[in-house]
Amino acid sequence: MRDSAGATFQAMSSEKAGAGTGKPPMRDALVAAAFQLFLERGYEQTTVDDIVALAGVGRRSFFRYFPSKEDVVFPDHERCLADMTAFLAAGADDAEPVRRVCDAARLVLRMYAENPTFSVQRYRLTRKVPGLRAYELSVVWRYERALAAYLRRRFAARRDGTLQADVIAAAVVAAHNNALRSWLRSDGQGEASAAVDHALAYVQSAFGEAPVPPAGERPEDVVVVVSRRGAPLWRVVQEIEATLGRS
Amino acid sequence: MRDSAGATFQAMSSEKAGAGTGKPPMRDALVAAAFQLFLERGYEQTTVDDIVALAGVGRRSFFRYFPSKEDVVFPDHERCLADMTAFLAAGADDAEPVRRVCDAARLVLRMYAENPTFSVQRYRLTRKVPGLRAYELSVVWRYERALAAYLRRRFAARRDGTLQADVIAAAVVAAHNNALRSWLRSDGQGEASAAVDHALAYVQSAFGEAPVPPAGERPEDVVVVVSRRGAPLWRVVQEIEATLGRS
DNA sequence: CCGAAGAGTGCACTGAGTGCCATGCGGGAC
DNA sequence: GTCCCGCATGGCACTCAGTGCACTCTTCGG
Repeated sequence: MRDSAGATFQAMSSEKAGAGTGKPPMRDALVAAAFQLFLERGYEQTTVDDIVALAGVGRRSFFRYFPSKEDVVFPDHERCLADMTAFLAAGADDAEPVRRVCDAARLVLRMYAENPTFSVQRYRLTRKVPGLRAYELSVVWRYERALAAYLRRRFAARRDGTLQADVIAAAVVAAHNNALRSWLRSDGQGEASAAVDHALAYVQSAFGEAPVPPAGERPEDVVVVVSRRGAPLWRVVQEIEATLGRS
Repeated sequence: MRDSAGATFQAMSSEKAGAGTGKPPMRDALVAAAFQLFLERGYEQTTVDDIVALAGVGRRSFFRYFPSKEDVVFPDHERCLADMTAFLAAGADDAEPVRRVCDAARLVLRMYAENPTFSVQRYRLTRKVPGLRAYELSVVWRYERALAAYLRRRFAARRDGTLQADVIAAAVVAAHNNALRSWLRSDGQGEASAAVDHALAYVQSAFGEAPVPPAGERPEDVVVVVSRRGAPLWRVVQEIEATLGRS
């Protein structure tokens, strides 16, 4: 780490500096150096040699910490994915699986919201650089597969369980990303969680077992259940019962 | 093109061999050579030099036809994406946008179904090779963005138009891929379109404007259950509007 | 016959990523 | 203390994808 860029990323490491296992000062130094260069000359105009030269470490060490040049742009997703997996495993018999995956998605939002300036900078980078966009897709894909795997387990007994699991996981990810990106586009202004809540409520209303517990404080007076044409009667009854809070 | 592998890919070019513009024998030769080598030694164990040596052309020519080594694995997606874009543009004022994007997704299925053996071989490749999986994600992402862009235009007047567009596009792609992959996993046995129809029907039933004109007889009635616990009428109407996704 | 355009080729170069080995450093065993 | 072991790092050489450039050869129009 050299100078100015360091301040931006202060809270990015998994541990608070100096506490816990206190693993890698070097890893953070590489991320800081990389972002400094990416922001001033662009991603593709920056070589790995440039980064390690600025960080003052050997080239070989870069690839020790990051399997590829792209990985340095997403230094915390590996941990977040582990968190999500653990969160889902902890809810293996949650009563409302769809709500559970929505909450899991909120973990990702929380990670972004922890470092708004860093997240916004990274967002601008990934928007411009096709290679990073592709890499981000593979990251998002792993989140989606984690959600889908959880839902597949929960829906194992349903008729089209895997289909529903895949579709709902994709919808949750899409809703989350829609809200996240609009928050990022606004430079991290405002409350990100509100937009995500709204987006996820839409998904829950489309698939949800508990259609829409609307605000958060007290149950609204009005409850509307819209059942699609052609839905089997038992499903409609189930919706009504769930909505009214009966067993 | 050298020998045995050619037969597998006979119908893959855009034109029927010899008719139409009859553009590129070389392009097809490269694809055939590449797949022959990929299948016998694996993707990563095959260098571009190996491919061009087998095809009997210069190395530089490979990169004239395919911007990257990965592109040779998906030689027809560019055309299919163009077809989809055109199909959506032609339905700019279709009465049922969700049905339209479902039909657009079926175009992709049709492309896969045109060459079952090729599709199955490619599927096995992309499953094993992480790099190809990542590349496929970026391809799928472009389809999804095309669908979402269409829906965004159609939903411009709705309140959460872009959110709904993104979520529905993601759901359609997920449903399509779920059915497609299960078909590919079964070595292309059976009728792919039936599984996709079923998967897309699920999405339409969750989001659909004309949810599911079920068997063939007459459309079911919409069931709307309103439970009001002392709410003013205007509030009920508001909820109904919101639930139905009207502006 | 000539000149322009385009398809194909060869060559040299950059830069990402890997394997291998040397070096330096701490800590524990003797 | 010394020796040894493990570990983090650095250096080097190599492979291979991808690019820019210049050259050839063919084709086609005048």
